[in-house]
Amino acid sequence: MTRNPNMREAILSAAESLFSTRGFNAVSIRDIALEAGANPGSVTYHFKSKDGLLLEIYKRHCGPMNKRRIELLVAARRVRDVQDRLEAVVRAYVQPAFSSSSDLAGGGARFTRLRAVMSAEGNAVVGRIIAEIFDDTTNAFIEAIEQSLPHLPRRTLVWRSQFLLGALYYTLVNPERVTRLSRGEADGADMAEAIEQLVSATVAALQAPDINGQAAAEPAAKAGARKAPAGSRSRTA
Amino acid sequence: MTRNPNMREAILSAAESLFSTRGFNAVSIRDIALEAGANPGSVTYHFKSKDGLLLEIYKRHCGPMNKRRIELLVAARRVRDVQDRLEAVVRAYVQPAFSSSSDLAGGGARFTRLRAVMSAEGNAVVGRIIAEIFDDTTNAFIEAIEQSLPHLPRRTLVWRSQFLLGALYYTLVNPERVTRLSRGEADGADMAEAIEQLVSATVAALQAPDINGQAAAEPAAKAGARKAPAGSRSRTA
DNA sequence: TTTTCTTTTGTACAGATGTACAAATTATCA
DNA sequence: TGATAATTTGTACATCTGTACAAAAGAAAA
Repeated sequence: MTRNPNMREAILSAAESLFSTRGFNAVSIRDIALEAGANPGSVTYHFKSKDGLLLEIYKRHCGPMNKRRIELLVAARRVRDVQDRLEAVVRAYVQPAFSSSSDLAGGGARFTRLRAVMSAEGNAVVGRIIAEIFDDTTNAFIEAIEQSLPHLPRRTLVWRSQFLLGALYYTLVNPERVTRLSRGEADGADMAEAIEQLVSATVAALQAPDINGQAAAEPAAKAGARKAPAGSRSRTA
Repeated sequence: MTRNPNMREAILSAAESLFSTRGFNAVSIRDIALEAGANPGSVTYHFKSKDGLLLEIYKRHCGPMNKRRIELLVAARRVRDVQDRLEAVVRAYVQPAFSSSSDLAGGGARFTRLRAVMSAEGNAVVGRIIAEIFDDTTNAFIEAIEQSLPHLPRRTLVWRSQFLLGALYYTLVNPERVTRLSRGEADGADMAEAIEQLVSATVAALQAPDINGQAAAEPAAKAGARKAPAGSRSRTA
């Protein structure tokens, strides 16, 4: 058989594909080797260990993705209209998670799905990376959102950013659910629609009044001050 | 050692705890037995196999949880005020996922976290259950929401229900992130606050105009018809 | 008590797993 | 070309995995 000139890449890609759908523990090095058309020994040769392979996948994607995010964030911050700016900021966060600008096979969606799965599995190797690499970028976004919605406390924005990331992850992990529940009206794997739906829903969620009974988000949206949530922090009975 | 009169329960509880934090594949039957203070053989005696154990966990929780959801939904549908009704419907969906009314140890949050982890791992055993058991309940909620927001297409409501579930899951899977990013201002493990934040954000998201450039959700919210999302379905550049 | 049923224990086994390593193969460059 | 380095292969090993099953222990009923 002719030798694959980029076996390293093939292994990375195969591992990414398998990890992102089955999780870390359910995939063996032999599975990866088979998928990549490589010998199992070749995997440990290139990446030392299974953990090392996972680490390399992160190293490969984190840089380009967060770089792209910051680029888009800088551009978004320059948008004049308050409403448009907020939307642009959210889009700058979401878009690179779905399609990476880099030419890495599989695009950004596969890597984001992998991150979702790893986070659910509580993967130890990944735990540290997340806090070290991603929190900086996330903070930059929260600050940008804070600028558009200065009346909202940071804690509320953090909660809503949490919901955004959860929605993002779950959409990539379980797109069939959208297709199924919409009875074919929508396709959960349609990334373009996913982005638009996610951005518009998130912008609205961010603009909601604070749970402590604060006025609406922006002067333009005259939703009127609403009462505190009925039965706040107690059962609904 | 004195014999545990409810070893079956102890095993179920231990398995639930371990599966919900480490995932299905990373936990061995021996791990579960150790945690439960049981003999490994005892696990297969009670539940036949590892899959059988997982199945039993689902059987245990699905009924009570969805029963409670439907109870709360029925009550929510009777709320007169449109805004309050929508909020009550969302709360009826969210609340039982956090704290089960049944007296099963660990409450509903642990089981919901388990569901989140299983969904991320793409667990085959669970795959069928989800579609069979949960879709009915979810459809009932979507229809209730449709009634409050009749101008929105079903596909959009499905997308937003997807985001709700994702936000819910991720909050239970990764609460530390909220604590970390808010710099101690908020506690991600505070389920009461999680519910309030999630409900208020979701209600706002549901009321957002449709992505195809439709008017705002309800007459009371005079946000004014907004333009279609800038650069819809294309890159933000 | 004795008998019968239920539960727990301990052991065993076939297969899979991560990893190490020497040998074989292929590429690179003098 | 030949020499050196980089990669791939095949095999081996200790450990862990799910599961089966017989023996032991305990509970329940006679």
